[in-house]
Amino acid sequence: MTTFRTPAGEAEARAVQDALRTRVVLDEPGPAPGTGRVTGVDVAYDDGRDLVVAAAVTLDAATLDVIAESTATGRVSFPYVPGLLAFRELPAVLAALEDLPSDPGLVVCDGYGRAHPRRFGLASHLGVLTGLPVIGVAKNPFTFRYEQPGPRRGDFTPLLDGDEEVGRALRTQDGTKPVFVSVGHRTGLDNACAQTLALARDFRQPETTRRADALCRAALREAIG
DNA sequence: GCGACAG
DNA sequence: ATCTTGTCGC
Repeated sequence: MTTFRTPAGEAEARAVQDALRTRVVLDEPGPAPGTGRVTGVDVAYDDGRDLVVAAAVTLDAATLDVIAESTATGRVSFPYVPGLLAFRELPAVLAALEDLPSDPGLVVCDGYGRAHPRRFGLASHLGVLTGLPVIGVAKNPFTFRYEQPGPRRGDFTPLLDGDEEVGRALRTQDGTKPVFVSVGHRTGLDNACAQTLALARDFRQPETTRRADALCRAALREAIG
């Protein structure tokens, strides 16, 4: 069981990120695409009712069939602040992950890992706390710069913070907007992109994210009525 | 100081 | 993230 302490404020949250970033492991390639299990996590909110619901959905990486799923409901404990998303999402996400009956395998989350002002986005934070291999697949480029990748599935360009490649803009389907892939923990960038392509076989977003998104939304509606 | 800014 | 109808396209 992983414990999580919510920081008292933004300054403390940034200090936590600076302290934990030294524990990120970047020299492992990560699991091969199409093998083992892969788990998507996502969160839905109702700020008015102070409600947060996280979902974790585990798929067979070869078939993309659902193997297991879980949800966790909680209270909103941190506001949305760009750069501090992890503190808002992690408590519920950790609870959902811990409720899974089997090993999650590779974890895919909405948002960034290394592509972060302090190189410690949600995917990196989740990886350090759980020890699991994690990648981040975001729908927006945040503050980073990139050139438009080619039009075909698989085309990509570097996502840049200055002249440092912190992730990639990756086209997962012909003629759709790219997604933004970055390494979280215990995974390489080439492999993170290969994993993303394997999971985004039929749609722009990885199947893991689509399943987790649908599940946490349904669970939130259920919790409201 | 102002704007931009993963979800 | 979330508030939200119809509508264009495969």
